[in-house]
Amino acid sequence: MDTENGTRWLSDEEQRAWRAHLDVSRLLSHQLERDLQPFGLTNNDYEILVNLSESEDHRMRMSDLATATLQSKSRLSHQITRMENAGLVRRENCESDRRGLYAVLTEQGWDTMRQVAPHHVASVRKHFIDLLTTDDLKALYGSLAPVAKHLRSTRGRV
Amino acid sequence: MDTENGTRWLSDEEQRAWRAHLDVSRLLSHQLERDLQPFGLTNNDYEILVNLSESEDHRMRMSDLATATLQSKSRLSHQITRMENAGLVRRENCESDRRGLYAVLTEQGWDTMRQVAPHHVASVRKHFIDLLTTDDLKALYGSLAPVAKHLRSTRGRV
DNA sequence: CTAAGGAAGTTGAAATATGAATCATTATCG
DNA sequence: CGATAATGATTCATATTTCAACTTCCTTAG
Repeated sequence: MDTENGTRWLSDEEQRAWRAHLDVSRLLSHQLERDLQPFGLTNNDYEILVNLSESEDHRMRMSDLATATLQSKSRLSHQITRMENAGLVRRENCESDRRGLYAVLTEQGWDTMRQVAPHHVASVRKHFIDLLTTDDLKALYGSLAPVAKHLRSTRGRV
Repeated sequence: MDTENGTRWLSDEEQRAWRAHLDVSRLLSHQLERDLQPFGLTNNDYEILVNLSESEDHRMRMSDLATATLQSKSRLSHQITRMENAGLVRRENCESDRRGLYAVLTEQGWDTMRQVAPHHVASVRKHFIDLLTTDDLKALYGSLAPVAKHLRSTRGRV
């Protein structure tokens, strides 16, 4: 209890950390987006490509992809439609569950991925990773992983 | 140089830290948004309110507000229009520069802020701050503040 | 087997975001 | 001073996101 009404306001130290996280999170996402722009991709596009690239047969069920990328089904559906129009992915029916669909990386999508990935990694390094020490990174992971876990579990309700 | 083409891919440790940051950043923003929903506010709305609340005379020039909240002028303009319709802020002309406008907190906006802030802080605590130790927070700030600084300086070009 | 309910995905309309063009005013400079 | 550039902000068009409604197929209890 800090003040009259019982609200525990943030201390200066807490404020600073919180704002830093917030700022980095937004500035970084903008910067990465900008760095992807020359390739005609958005962060969302890229994330889809990464997920598909890393998957068995370069394919994922729409639902799983939605979960993995933290998007709503609807949003993902639109997103995939756009990427389909751009030739990066295609939809394929699912044998085992005829309601289901796979999003599948096309040849062109895979090529794009191989071409863009190095630039993206460079961008992540330049604007984040390489600005931190190994200890920083360890500490960061140690701090944030539990938070992520908490948030994932809290997700969907509360 | 790690591989054939000279790309320095991320090590496992780097990957983990990077993904953790990414995940927290998005999950948290969703969670905070959800916690604001009962009050009819979005994260963006709230951030505007915070900025205005903390400013001299509860007012800020549009440009400054745009910079402070990392939004484009266009986006901020729309945002303020919406908040104006909701009765949270109003626009006022600027004497010294007749091109300029102030966004000003209304009484209702200020009341809203006072009512919502405690809940928002509680939410930030519950989903972030209170999951971290004091040392975590110090380290976080130490790591991220320079990154934020870098990103702010890089911003607008490169 | 079948009806009820749930899960996978899509769709369309409304809300919000982005980017370029525009308008009015102020700054600058020869 | 007057022309030109730059600033502050909005607007219009387009793209993306959101939300609710809907379709199809699957699951399960009776």
